[in-house]
Amino acid sequence: MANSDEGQGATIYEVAQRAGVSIATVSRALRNTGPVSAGTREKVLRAVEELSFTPSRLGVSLAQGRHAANGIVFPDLSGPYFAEVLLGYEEVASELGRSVLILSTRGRAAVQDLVRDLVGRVDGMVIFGRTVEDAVVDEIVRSRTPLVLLARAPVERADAVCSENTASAEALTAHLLGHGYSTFAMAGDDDGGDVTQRWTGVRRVLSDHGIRPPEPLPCEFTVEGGYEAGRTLLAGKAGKAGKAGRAGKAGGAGRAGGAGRPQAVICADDQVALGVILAAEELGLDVPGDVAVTGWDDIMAARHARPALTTVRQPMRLLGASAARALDELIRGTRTVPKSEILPTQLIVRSSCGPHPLEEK
Amino acid sequence: MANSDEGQGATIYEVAQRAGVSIATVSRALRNTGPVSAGTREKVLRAVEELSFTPSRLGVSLAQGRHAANGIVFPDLSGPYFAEVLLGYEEVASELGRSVLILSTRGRAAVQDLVRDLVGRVDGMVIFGRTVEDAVVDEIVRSRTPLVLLARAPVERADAVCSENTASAEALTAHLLGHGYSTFAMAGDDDGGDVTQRWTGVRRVLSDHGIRPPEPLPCEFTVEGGYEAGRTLLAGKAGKAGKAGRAGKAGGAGRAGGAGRPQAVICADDQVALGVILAAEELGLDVPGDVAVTGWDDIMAARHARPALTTVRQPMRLLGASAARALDELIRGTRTVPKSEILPTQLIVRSSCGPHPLEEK
DNA sequence: TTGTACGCGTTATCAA
DNA sequence: TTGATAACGCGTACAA
Repeated sequence: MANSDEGQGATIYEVAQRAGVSIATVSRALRNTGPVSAGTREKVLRAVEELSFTPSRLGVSLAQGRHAANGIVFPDLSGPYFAEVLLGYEEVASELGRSVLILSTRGRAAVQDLVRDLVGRVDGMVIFGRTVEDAVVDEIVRSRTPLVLLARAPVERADAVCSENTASAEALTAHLLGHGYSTFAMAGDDDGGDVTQRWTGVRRVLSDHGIRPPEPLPCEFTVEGGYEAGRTLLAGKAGKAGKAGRAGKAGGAGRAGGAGRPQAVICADDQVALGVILAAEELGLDVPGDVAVTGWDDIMAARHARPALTTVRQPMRLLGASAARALDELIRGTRTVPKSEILPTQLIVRSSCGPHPLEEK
Repeated sequence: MANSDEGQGATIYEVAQRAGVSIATVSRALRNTGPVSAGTREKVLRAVEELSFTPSRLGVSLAQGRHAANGIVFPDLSGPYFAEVLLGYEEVASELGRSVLILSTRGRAAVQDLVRDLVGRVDGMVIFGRTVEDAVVDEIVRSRTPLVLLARAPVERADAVCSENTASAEALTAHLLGHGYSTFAMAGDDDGGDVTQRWTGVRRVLSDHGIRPPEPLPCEFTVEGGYEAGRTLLAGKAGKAGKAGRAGKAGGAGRAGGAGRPQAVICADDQVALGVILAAEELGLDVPGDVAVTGWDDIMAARHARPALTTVRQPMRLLGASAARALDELIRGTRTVPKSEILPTQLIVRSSCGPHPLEEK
């Protein structure tokens, strides 16, 4: 009866009493932080066992002045991208002995307060993309909380981890030009982060080839969002809004594919691309025969889609893992100068961008 | 200069000193937990502002004896299912003023220790499916840590939340029988949880109609896993292993679709079903013309797949949200008797199971 | 209305 | 080798 009550809240004092020693000795015996005679250790361990004592995390943290926990704030988990990054992060953090606290900002009103609370619970933070305002980032930096920015423009005194965007966007665009396409659309609005960098690369290459870059069509970064965008971009008419209309008129060789329909749709990510392909099929268009489509990320569905998606592979797991490692260095003080890490990406050419002799390994 | 050093570690003592009051008054002023004169409050708030004081979470938690945090342990985040549940959980937990600590068990060796550590950091736990052994669950229950089992068989003195499986599996199977199919395959091994319940329903209905239920073909619950399973199940020959061979021979009217190829493949979840469809296409089989395929969960891709997937909709967000609410009741002591909640599911008939006059709303 | 003092559960310092 | 005791930062009876 008493037995079933044990095992929940034994303190170090009870252990000490039961073992007939002081709490200092118990602590030393458990943490190997000082000399303890064999016999005493034996007694202590027995008492620990009998009481099934586990040191209170709060007590340990308070005394050590550390949480042994990291936080991460991300926008959403819909789609494989954030989930993969989160998994990579949690895995490494766990290896390094740190728990992970999460905060999703999707549809949250008082993000600032939630982030502040989170900061108070951890030894270091990862902030994903543009989930919080610059002011909050500044606040965290000033609080001397180790901070890693993930896929977000670097700031002073914080680490940054992201994957390469602009150069691979240029390579992607050049590849499409190599297919002979001359009219383009971009699906997915600037986000001030990764996507903006991608569009920068696309725009640069198009401009260099005398093609006026189109305005990106805003859409949610989901399959459904891509589907909506696809319906708009690929409809028989030249889009519905003024913006699309003008783009069709002002763009490069705009008449090649019919009334303003682009020959290639460059999508902000794979999910959007999958949505665009669905829309194309529904409109009776062949991909890539009537319109080429490209994605970004190389999620698993990209390989299995029909047609298989030409995309840019992003090391999602590694992004999370790298952030966890960088944060660990910052927390332990192994490194004091901030670093900015850019992970390499890889152009993956499959069939959604058109016929070609190359084969994916 | 001194200014930039402030803002990180001010304690309640410094605030009290600056405001010329005692720490008790500071605490009262901040927490509205006792009478404080207007003037005094003013002084305190100013001092708080100047020092940008934030009460230490550790101090608060230690004094209050609560973490204001929940834990959740799940197997993986690949695929939308777990991610959606996690989002629903985090959202509600956050609304209820609790942080969320996560632990993924995928590929982890010392799960037990990680779970124990987690338990020490939270006021309550959610355990997803069969991520941890029964012994660990027992340990948590005995430690009097409020516990909610998610999609796992209930145990004494812990809550359980899951979605209805068996009845909807029966409905799904009956629907397939209505299409006239008589040879079946099941993709995805028993997991001792949800899937086992689904197979129970399938088996019951098949047996009731004089059809010997097939052995489920084990596979990973991913698109790739489903693809592998599909290649095995739909190959021209009657599978490769003895098991499949026997099933083809012993099953119902096994010759209808060729050398043992089933007329319908019932998949453990949507991802598996998508993989099976890919395999079918690659083998030149038409879905549902040559073989019907069904999934489970109704992830977003199920609606967008071609053919659109007949499946059973599971309220993923709600699963997480309900677990968070149940856990909250347990933690606050609002409810002391355990409850077992079964969320309703819904058969979603689309085109992957064959032609029919019904239309999805 | 305010202040004193204790408790929360550790770790770690310093004497013994 | 061991023990008494001071932090750690806060909440809150209880006394004033």
